[in-house]
Amino acid sequence: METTLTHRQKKIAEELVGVLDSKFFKTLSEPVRVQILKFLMLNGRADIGSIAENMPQDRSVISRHLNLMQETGILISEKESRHVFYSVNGQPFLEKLVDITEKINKCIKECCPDCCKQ
Amino acid sequence: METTLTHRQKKIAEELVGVLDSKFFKTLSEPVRVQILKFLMLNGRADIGSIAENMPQDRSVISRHLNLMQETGILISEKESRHVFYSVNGQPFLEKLVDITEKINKCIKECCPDCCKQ
DNA sequence: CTCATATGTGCATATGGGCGCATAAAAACA
DNA sequence: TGTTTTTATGCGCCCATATGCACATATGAG
Repeated sequence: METTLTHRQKKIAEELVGVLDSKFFKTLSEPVRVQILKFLMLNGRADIGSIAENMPQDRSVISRHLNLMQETGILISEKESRHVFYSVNGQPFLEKLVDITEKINKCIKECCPDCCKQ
Repeated sequence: METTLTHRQKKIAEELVGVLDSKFFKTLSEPVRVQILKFLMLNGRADIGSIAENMPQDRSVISRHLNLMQETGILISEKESRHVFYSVNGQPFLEKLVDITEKINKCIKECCPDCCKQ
């Protein structure tokens, strides 16, 4: 134990932990929400009613899932008269994943290069 | 609704759903497990006792977290006499994230290009 | 104003999972 | 064989969250 860690390594690991925020992963860990994501990817912008029609769950349940996904930044919501339309927040969503991937890569390469040697 | 979807688009969306497996995200959505990941990134291979010493949780709790992370493919476990050593399964872990990122990208570009136009 | 439509919210319930204690199991050692 | 060390597991507790119902709210139509 007590291997000497440089400030740089500690900083990189901290950055990784910072980007690995629980809420983002928790949002994607629910199968229903993945199905909603798939639906919006294929059908584009849609309101809550239309989305709920294609899911076995109650409208209110879908409404809550959509709200959560919007809070996480995966979806965008736009209110128009009585309807609330949701759509995939494409670019930011993608950038978030790229960021995570890059930080994991950096951390593996600079903190524990042995990780890849098996 | 009922926009005409090509077989190609449906296939791409299916592939996305396939790679977006809940267990992987659920594993990363627990702060304790992220801390374990950080520890192993910084300190390299370690046995359960050593890891648990650096966490507030009980040894048994850490043991279960480690087992789960190994099942998900994020860690590797190697039994040596009485000890069980864990280490980050670097390359596969990284590849999994790259795969997810690429499939999200592909899906956005080919299924709902409008997603990025806001 | 009244009604229909779309969504939000409070509540009860069920399930899942994190947690730690106590104990079992496995393996090295005397 | 008995003891110590390290890990695994059964159990109960507790909290978070997914779910659906009932109802409240909001907005447009007649």
